Amino acid sequence: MKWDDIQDLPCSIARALSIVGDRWTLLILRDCFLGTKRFDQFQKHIGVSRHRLTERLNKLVENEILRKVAYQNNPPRYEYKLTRKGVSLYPVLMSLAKWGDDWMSGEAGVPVEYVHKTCGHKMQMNLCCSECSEVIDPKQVAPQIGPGLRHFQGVGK
Amino acid sequence: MKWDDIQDLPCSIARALSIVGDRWTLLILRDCFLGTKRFDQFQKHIGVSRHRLTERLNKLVENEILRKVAYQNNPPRYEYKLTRKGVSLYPVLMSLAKWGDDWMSGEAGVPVEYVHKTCGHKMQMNLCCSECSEVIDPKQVAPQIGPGLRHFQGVGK
DNA sequence: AATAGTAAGTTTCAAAATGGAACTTGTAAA
DNA sequence: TTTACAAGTTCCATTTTGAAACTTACTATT
Repeated sequence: MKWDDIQDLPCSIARALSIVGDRWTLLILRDCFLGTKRFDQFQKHIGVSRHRLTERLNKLVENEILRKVAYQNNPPRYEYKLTRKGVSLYPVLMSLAKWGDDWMSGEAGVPVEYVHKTCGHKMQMNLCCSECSEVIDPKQVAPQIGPGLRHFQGVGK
Repeated sequence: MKWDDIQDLPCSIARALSIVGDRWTLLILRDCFLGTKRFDQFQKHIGVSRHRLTERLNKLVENEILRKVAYQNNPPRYEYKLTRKGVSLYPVLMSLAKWGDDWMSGEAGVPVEYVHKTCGHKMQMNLCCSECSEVIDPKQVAPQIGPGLRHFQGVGK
């Protein structure tokens, strides 16, 4: 299977990965959440080649995860800013960060800590149930076929 | 920068991506959470080439995300099972799934729904504060330099 | 006026990663 | 004896990537 085909699978994880599932895109988005907006800044922070960066930024703009906004006209220069769709990737980034914190920090400790302004505490990110607010244990979640998959099965054969 | 170099960055997201940030690994792990354990099953479900699958599974075993367990001796055959480190990638997968559900499902609806056995409701996964349990708004989180990054800065120069 | 600097790319090309198909090994079933 | 199954391995053409140099349009410095 070619990479471009996975966006057509009836799986939300595959669909998400078809946009953000490459070597650099999530690092670009990390930088966005830390406030980076300009081409050269991304390039310095991330170390991705300019060619690749151009391509990834364009793909993110095409998919409405970033918006390209002019900040001057002569010569024309643009900033890349997260859209609402882009901001909603925050849990993906923070889940990766927490896993890295938990399993790959070594003796030096975590690189970055987080303070929740709302409550004032140093915090970690937990995955919780939208209905009962409890922290999720994977064994306590039962996946079941949804409307999108039923529809696909009907189309497939 | 080469891909193999990003695991050395003082960033938990980069470190996590150095293991799971390629085209196929997160799809393999999705299958693990849905109960897949055997080579050929992964291959059929995911459509990755056998060569690639071998390599990715080995990498996951090396990094103690999967464990290779013999289920018969003649001929020797193995199953791949999630370790505790592997299970703790659940929030990453589910965050991706929720984003895909929210932004890429189209008219047919979500492919998979989830029921929280604990409370019995059809649920969604939210990111919550470990201290006050509120659902996280990205703007209400302040990242700050942690011990790992201070240590790295000291080492760097 | 000439030179250097800044920002955001584009071009080029060798090196690395990938996909697909065929092949291998050891065993059991028809 | 042939076929099937499971878990790979081998081979090779195609695709993707990284690195460095080049481009364009301006601004600031000497």
